[in-house]
Amino acid sequence: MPELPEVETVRRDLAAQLLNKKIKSIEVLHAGMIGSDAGQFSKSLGGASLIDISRRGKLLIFKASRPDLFLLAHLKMTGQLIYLSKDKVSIGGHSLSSHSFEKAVGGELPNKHTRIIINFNDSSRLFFNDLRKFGYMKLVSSSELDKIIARNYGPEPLEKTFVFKDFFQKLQARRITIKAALLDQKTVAGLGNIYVDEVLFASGVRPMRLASSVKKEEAVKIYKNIKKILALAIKNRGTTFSNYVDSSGKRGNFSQKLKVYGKANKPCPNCGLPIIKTKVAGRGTHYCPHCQS
DNA sequence: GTGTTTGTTATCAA
DNA sequence: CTTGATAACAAACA
Repeated sequence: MPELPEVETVRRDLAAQLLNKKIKSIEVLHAGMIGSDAGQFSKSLGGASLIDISRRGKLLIFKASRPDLFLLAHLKMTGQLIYLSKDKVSIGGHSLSSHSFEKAVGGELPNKHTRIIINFNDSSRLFFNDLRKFGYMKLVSSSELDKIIARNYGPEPLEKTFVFKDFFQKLQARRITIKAALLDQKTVAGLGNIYVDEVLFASGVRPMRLASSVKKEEAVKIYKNIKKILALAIKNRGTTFSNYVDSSGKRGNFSQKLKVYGKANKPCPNCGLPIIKTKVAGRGTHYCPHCQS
């Protein structure tokens, strides 16, 4: 499940690799993954290059070298963006440099989950794989992009726009669980199921508590832990739980640092009591009955 | 065949 | 009008 740290890792890696490379061709293997007609999509991007990559929450934003053209990419639950430069393309499937990649992805690309391929002039390729086809790529203008961001996204947790006072006010105004409030991208952008559970554990707050019942001191802890845990997860190149891999096909290291997510019935790292797994906001939810109140 | 996995949106109810 | 709860989406696995 790519959340902010995973998407940010992909963004940084891709920015270091493919910026300003001319797009030779585009292969749309599954038309449902793009908003527009495949021919139009290819025509709009073909011959252009991607000159900047930014991110809003879990949304990747590629700026194209054409006036007023942006390529949006959302990985949703099982999307992968994998970039192979020409020296990493394995010939016959046995080149040394592709070994770790193949181990992580499970074979050569494209595979049966490859939905879109962007071919660059220097023979490098960007593969958009998505087992469950929830993800998408979409071409938009800057005004469309602004609208999408304004409608769907609250502040970026690692930027100055994430202000405690506003955050606390939002929590107080909501009569939903604190978990649901943190999953809402308008409260703060980029948290998903894994990091919400981790943040609430670190903050000592039970996920099923009403958001409006969270005291100021608790909200301070949640606010600080959002920043701390996301930053640490980025440092560790994200969490691989199901099938997330970075743009080189490698797994994230933060998986080893998870304290409650996926730890049902395992001892709490603080007190040793078994971690409880239940359902909150329609999602699998993990917490310690002793350390979180 | 059943239940589970989750990011986001559509849909419905209050 | 707003707010919130839930189903739906799609594919794979236990």
